[in-house]
Amino acid sequence: MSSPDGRYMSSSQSSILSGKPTPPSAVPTATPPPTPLNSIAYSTLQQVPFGNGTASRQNGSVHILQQPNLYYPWLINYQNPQSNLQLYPQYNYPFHQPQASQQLTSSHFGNQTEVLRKPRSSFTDAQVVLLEEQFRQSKFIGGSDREKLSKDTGLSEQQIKVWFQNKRIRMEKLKEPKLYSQNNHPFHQRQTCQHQPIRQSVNLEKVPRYRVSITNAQLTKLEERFKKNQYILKRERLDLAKAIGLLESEIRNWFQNKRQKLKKRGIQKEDQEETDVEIDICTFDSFATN
DNA sequence: CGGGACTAATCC
DNA sequence: GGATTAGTCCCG
Repeated sequence: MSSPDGRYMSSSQSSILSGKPTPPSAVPTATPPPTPLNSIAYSTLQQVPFGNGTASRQNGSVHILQQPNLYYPWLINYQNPQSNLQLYPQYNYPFHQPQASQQLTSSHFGNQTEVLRKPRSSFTDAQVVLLEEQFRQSKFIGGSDREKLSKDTGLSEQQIKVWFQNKRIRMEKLKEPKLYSQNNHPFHQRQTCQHQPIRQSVNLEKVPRYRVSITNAQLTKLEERFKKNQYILKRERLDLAKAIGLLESEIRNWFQNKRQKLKKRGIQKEDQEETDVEIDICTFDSFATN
């Protein structure tokens, strides 16, 4: 059910893709998915491939045309542009160096460089079981193994590749020393049952989640640091973790959530302002006609 | 329901 | 491989 983006492109179909902006390799054994819309900005989105059709952008909304296209396979499952096709702002990494292509295109629509992003899907327990099983055999997957796992799970090979990438990194993170704070730390206020993995995806046992409560003293320090710079690199994260008695991961999560919250609130505010303007116009119109 | 944690997907 | 985003989960 939750694997809508699984089946979309057979390796035989990928040969059709030659002559396009980012054609995948012609080698059938290693068929990398097409380069996602990572550096495609608005100007190139005037006609973006969309499943078995083509999406075009007009006056801020995306329209679906009916020409066949196989470039952005996940979109085939999201035929309804209103509900599923979204334009997301381009990433703004702390030390991101914009590519030439991005700089070229970003001026077309002001500074609003936006890209399409695949709607996030969540894998079923059954799918994760198979993925974990394969991961236990080998940390890397490719070739026929990946093809088979794709068939078994109903996930695309791209999704499987990404899952393995993320899984390897998750495993590495688990190996990192945990730097638990000492009990006599001035900021220390730690419950006993924290840092249990929330969901043991290996055996799919749902381990109860324990919430970490960040103390006011810690919050003050975090806010203070966030005001200076919304991004914090690993080195400083470790120092701060030690200084205020949190884990590095807790600080990382806090900064991530904080940025997310800020952005969300900001967007909500913008929307509010826009509707405010509309309301103003409406009231003015009704006033003028009276 | 706010917010800390997890994770699929993206970008380098 | 690592950092990050954004959608989601779920505890208090």
